[in-house]
Amino acid sequence: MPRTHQQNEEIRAATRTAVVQSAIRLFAQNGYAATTTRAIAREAGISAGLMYHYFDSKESLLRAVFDHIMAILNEAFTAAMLASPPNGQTAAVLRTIFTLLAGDAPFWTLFYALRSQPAITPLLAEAFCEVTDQLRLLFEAQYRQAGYADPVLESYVLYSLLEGTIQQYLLNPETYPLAAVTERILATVPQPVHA
Amino acid sequence: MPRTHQQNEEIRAATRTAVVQSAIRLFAQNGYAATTTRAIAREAGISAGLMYHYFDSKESLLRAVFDHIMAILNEAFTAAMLASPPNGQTAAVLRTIFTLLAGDAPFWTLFYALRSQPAITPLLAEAFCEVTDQLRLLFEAQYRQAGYADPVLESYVLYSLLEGTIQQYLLNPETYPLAAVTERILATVPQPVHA
Amino acid sequence: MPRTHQQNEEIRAATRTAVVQSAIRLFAQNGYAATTTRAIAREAGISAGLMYHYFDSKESLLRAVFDHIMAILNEAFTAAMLASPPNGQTAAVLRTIFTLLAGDAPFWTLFYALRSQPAITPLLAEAFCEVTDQLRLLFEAQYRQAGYADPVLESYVLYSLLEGTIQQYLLNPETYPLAAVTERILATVPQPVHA
Amino acid sequence: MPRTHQQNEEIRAATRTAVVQSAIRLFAQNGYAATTTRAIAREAGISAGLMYHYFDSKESLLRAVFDHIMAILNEAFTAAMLASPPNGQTAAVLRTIFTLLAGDAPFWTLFYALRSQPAITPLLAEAFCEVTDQLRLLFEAQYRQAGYADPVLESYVLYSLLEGTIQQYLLNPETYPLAAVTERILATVPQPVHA
DNA sequence: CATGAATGAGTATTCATTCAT
DNA sequence: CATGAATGAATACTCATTCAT
Repeated sequence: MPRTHQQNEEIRAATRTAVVQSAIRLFAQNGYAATTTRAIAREAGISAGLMYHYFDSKESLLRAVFDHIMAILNEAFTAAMLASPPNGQTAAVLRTIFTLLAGDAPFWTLFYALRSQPAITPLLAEAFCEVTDQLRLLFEAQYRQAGYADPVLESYVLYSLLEGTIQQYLLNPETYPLAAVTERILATVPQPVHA
Repeated sequence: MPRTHQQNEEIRAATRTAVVQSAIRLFAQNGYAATTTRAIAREAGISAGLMYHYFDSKESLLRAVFDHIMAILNEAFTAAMLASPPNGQTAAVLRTIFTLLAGDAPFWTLFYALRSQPAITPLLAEAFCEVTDQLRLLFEAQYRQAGYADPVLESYVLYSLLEGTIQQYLLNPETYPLAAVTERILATVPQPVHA
Repeated sequence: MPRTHQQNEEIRAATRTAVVQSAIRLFAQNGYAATTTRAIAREAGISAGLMYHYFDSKESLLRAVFDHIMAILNEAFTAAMLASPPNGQTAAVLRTIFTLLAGDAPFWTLFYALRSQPAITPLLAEAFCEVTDQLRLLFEAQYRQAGYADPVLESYVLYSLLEGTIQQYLLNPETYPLAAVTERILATVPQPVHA
Repeated sequence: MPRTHQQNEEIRAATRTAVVQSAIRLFAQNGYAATTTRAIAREAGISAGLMYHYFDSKESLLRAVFDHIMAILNEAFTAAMLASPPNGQTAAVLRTIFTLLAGDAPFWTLFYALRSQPAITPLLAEAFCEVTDQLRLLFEAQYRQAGYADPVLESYVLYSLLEGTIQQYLLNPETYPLAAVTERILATVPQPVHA
């Protein structure tokens, strides 16, 4: 008795996800170039050949990994923005990021590793910039709304603070005082206005 | 009649330097794993084989690159510290960094790329941490001297700010307002005491 | 539908054997160092890369070759010993060796080439000595049983005779009077006792 | 003040000898293919390039090594033959060989290693056979003179005995009872006739 | 959907040999 | 005579990818 179409779809989805997850872990750990497709397949529990039923190539898998990352980020940010009061979106997004950060270090390690090496796939570079810019523009808007003298500069500074903190944390997750730094940063941003 | 010892030393030093420079550029651009030894040799203007008169292996070349980076950093920092007034070392070091940064982007790109991937050579990880720690401890000491309530926290925050700014700049050297951000950051650190 | 496990095993066994056979021939002909892995692959009818699905390295292939040789020798000797009457084991083993010798010259050429160069793989040296010693001890035991005055010396002499004959034959298989020498040697050893 | 012609000749001869000696040692130890020209040069105390003032190529050095070996053998054999009484030449030559053997193991190791691998330089194979044949023919002549029934067969057997003994000794110079075996062998050959 | 044997181009590395000095 | 920097072809080995089953 052959599998039903739906069963197949479920298997496909599950396998795809497993492969993407393995790829994230290994790319983050060893870098894209140093990670073999066999290692990804092994970690995902499938054969070397099967990967090519799901992804056309190693690079195509990288794209899928990237899309997965973007989807997670977008989802989280959108949710955070919707749930936050006026002028509180900056704080909400920062909290969201720090929460994600503490929950999945490989994810963020990979995010930054990919971003810092545009040579891997030039196509990714643009998309990364977009996320970054979007975030900074949000900061800028809120600083402007809060009446800061130079909201552009403030947004750059806040963004630097955010990035630097993430990277520091990723280097030393055990010893870095993430919670304290988080509160310290949040204290400097425009505060939510409660009705 | 063979070359004199000194002639040989000069040739060796020049070639070694050329190779290290090429390696820095290419490692920064493509990553360590994706850079071929042939590409480095070509860029340095020598044959593939000659590299192995100067470096035992690709990894050994990476070590040399790393040592070169460390030497430059140490030299710059030492000079900056010596030339700065009491309580002005933080500002001096920050200025030094931002100056180096604007002068040699590939250098810093590589520095961060190497640091973010300890899997390449575990031996490097430790040395990187040392530099980082040293810098943060300097910040901490100066904040303490200046009477800040939580100098440790302040030092972490300043360090994050520094790192984040560097990375932002490296992503978009043309558009990033490095000068303005630099001044903005320097305004927040303990100020030099003039007699 | 993938191949069955058994089909795979058969393919693997056949390919492994082909590679080992090719390696024996080429190692014997050109020596270990002068034989390229590509040449072995070509002779075995497979691609250069496939060899590494079967053997971890060239040295590991050498080990496999060695094990193969040892297995053949052990099997032949055991069979010869079991089938021979009391005090006839020396004669039986010698006959076995001379028979194998005439049947597969590359095999023996390699055996001696490997043995004469312990630098290749020190691990092999020990195993070779064991075979040699075992054989000589058998001779010694039989000479003792047959009442010889100095069985140790006799065994050394017989063993020399054996080795020298093999080597002479291998140098000139066409002209060497192997049969006559064999009979001449057998005439000097302790004779089998028939009931 | 330039060197005189004679001084140059002396230097040349000394260097050539040093290189040949180093080559013998290293070829015997690691085999021809696995020995690098640099290693030979280093062992001989000269630079890599200088070797090519003395030998056209690695193979040409091998030829020189071979010629050196042959010269030593010829000299020793000729001396032994001249000094021996009628029908005592076999014994004299055997004694000479066993004496040389105990004195310079690498020399003989190389001799056999080279001979067992004609692929190295087909040109050598012939010359080796000549030595071998000459020796066996001497044995044959003496056995004939001494009235043996089948002097050809006897000569083959004696030659095997000789070769086997040498090889056994080279494998285990410390434990092999060379002296006893030598006497045992000498006892079986035609004896010198004293007037 | 799934396997893993097979391929071949590509990589780091070695080494005989040349040559400017 | 002597050096050692330099070359480039060759080698062991890896790996993304294909394909028969």
